[in-house]
Amino acid sequence: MPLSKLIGPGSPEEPPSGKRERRKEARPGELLDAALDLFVEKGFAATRAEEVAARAGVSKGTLFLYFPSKEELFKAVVRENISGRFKEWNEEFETFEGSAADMVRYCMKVWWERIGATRASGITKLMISEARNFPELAAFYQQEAIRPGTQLIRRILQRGMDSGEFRQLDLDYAVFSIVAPMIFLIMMKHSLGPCAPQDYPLDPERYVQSQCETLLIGLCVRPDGGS
Amino acid sequence: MPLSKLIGPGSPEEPPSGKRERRKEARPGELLDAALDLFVEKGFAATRAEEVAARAGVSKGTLFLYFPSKEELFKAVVRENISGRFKEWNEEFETFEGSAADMVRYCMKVWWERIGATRASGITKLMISEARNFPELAAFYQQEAIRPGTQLIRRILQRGMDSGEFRQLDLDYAVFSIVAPMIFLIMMKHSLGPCAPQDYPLDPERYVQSQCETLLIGLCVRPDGGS
Amino acid sequence: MPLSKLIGPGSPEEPPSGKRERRKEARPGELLDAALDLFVEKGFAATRAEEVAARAGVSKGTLFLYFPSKEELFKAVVRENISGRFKEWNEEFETFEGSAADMVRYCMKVWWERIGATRASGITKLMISEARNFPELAAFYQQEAIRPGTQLIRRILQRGMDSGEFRQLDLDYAVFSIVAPMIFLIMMKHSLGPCAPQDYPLDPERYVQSQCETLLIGLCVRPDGGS
Amino acid sequence: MPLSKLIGPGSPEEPPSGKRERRKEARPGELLDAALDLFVEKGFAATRAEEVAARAGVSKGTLFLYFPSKEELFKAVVRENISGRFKEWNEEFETFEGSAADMVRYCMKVWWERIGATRASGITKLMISEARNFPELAAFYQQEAIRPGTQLIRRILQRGMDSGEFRQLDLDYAVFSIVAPMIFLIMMKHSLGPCAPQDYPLDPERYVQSQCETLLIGLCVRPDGGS
DNA sequence: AATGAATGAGTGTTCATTCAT
DNA sequence: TATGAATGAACACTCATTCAT
Repeated sequence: MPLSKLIGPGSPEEPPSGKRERRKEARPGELLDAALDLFVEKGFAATRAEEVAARAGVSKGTLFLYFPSKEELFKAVVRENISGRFKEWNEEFETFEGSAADMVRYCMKVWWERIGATRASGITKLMISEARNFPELAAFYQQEAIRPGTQLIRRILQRGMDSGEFRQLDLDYAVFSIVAPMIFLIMMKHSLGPCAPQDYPLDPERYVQSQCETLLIGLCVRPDGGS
Repeated sequence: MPLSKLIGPGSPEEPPSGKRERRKEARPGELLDAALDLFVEKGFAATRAEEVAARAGVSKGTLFLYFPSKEELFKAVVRENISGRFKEWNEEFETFEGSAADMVRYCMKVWWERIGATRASGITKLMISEARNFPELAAFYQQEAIRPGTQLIRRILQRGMDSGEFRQLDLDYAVFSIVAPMIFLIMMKHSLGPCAPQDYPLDPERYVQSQCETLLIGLCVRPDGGS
Repeated sequence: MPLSKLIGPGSPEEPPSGKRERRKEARPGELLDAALDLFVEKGFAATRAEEVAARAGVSKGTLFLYFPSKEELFKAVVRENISGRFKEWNEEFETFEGSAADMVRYCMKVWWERIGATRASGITKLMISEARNFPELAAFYQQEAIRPGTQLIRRILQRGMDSGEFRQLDLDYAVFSIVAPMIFLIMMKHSLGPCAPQDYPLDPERYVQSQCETLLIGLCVRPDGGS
Repeated sequence: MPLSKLIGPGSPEEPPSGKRERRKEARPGELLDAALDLFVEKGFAATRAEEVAARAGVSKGTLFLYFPSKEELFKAVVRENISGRFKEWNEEFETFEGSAADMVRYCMKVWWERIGATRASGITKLMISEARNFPELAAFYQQEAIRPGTQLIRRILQRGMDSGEFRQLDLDYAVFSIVAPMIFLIMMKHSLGPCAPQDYPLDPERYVQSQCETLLIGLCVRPDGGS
């Protein structure tokens, strides 16, 4: 099965009472949603404010009612979609019961499910594409998303090394063994993938699993020995 | 080492007599150079034609003397920098003497040296960032650069499997074990890297080597056995 | 007089409430008016879009809010001012009571009053000057304005021949006996006339009458009978 | 026959010896020729200097070697093609033997042959189309071409009135009975004619003759009497 | 004299942003 | 609050004109 939309077009959970009120309260979110899609698809510069507004179902003027400028809209899109879930995730891993290898498996699987397969993955594409145009934002992203993620992975690897599961690794480089395949998958999903569908009929789950297994063999002291 | 400098900053054979003439012949190249840098740095839309001209040391009008439009300039930049060197590389690998593992090591090392470390890596960043805005060009890139590269890697892996060095792999997915870390490195070099230098003090050579070794352990039947 | 003011500077029925709104509805018309004047005066290529906007009292951007390009503005100007009034005119002539000579007199007089003396005459000047640059538009003009006009005149002449008033004429050429002096008058009004006022102190009414009378003598079997 | 083809598509009389030299001397003329064609076809503003040069077979730079600016080129084109031949023509008519009606016939026939049918007619089209953009030039044209022409026609008509051939005419208006059909023919030839060939399959000679005869009936005291 | 590469002011067009309604 | 008409700065692209060769 080829890879496809595991995502859904936005979850309108819990609509408030009145119609107007709901829309009013939902406006910023709808705009951010629309903006995320368009920024990911066309980049910041090539996305027109009017198009964002249109896709959100409001007028151009309304957009500027909620965001003082296109640039602020962009920043809001990024900030909104980084949402520090790392505390939560950290706890998840603190209480994780299982081997370090399972943690790596779980980490990559969850990364795909919660980030890669969702609209949130657009942020990764966006930041990597636009980093040079938004250095402050890139720094913010680095600090809020990448650093915590890196720390999480380092802890996992450290744990594996401590427990004797993994061989001695240079963590500064080893983290990228997990990061690179995930980032690559996400970038492809949003750039060349849609342009050359025949060349990327990848099943993301199988991709993740495949990368994961090869990686684990590479990390473990005795890949198939142990037990 | 049978291989040598295939690249080089353009062969300046026979510079024409007059000052004007020499400059004239160099113009397209200078413009493409300047354009590559700027497109990589700021993206297509955010790069101003005049800036490209200025960086090439000419006026705005001169740019349009050589390229009929900004879009054609972009396409020329991409085309110019893809230049199928794959035939050459394929031959290099056909005559390669050594294990499949050495081929993988050599492949990634050379990828970094000839692409990653050079301005050519900008094209990769560019295409991944702008693919959605230039679908035809992305298709061209896919066909001229990615497909040959993928084939080359598939052959290497197949050879390793045939020789019993590597375990049985699903090639459709295994190629990305080599591709992903290289693409990741290149993307970082051109996007987040320059924005958060303190977070990426990576030594590319060590990165490549690290990824390579972990990967090879993951690929080989007996990671620490043969060879 | 069965005929009355068929022309008029547009019916301003029901001006909308707000200032903005009223202006908005009037914009296209104001722009077309300004554009007609300038195109007639300077030609298409030499007329700057900004000048058209300025004359209409709006900014350059507003012009492109209503017309997607300068060329479309030009086409709109022409189309707007051709407005097939020929059905109406044909009816007028069907029910005309009087001699064929009177019809010719009436025809030329009315031509001047309704076209020549009004801004509509600018379109004639414009089309003749710019035909080569707008072949499709010229064809449209030919079909919508010239062909019907020619047909009308042919019918008049035919009627005169049928009634024995006019001598036997080759209609293909005779129509120009009426057309040429009118077109000439209109061209002069818009080109050399304003440049050499001392040479064209012509009273258009007297011009039309003079041409008309000489022409009628030339057309009639026996202009005024014996003597 | 004292008069003969005085005009011709450029008189290359006395080509100098060497090829280069001839071309050198011919350059301005070739440029004026090319410019006339293009100005007539596209108007002043829409004609590009480079195109003129290309049609004349020289480079853009050479054009500005002979004419300091595009505007001066235009003026030169007009001046060159007006060439006061009126003194000559006046003499022709002074010594003309025949009736005033014959003079009118001869005048219109010759007008067509020497102006209308030749490239010189382009100047008429040009001046009428561009008069508003070149008021000084229009004044010059008025003085050098139109006024003498008008005078010539006035004299012819006056002679007819003096001899009793023509009825008493208001000369200020009567001249246009001759001028209008000729100008009309020339304008059509250069504007709508080429755009709607199916609507103008006119035989110019028959047109002139037709207009001429109708006109003469209108002018003469006894249209169907004499002759 | 002739060339054509180079220039840069000028123009059409876009689009983020404002503001009267 | 929401609208969308209006704005004008910005940019791609053109082309008359210059000038080194």
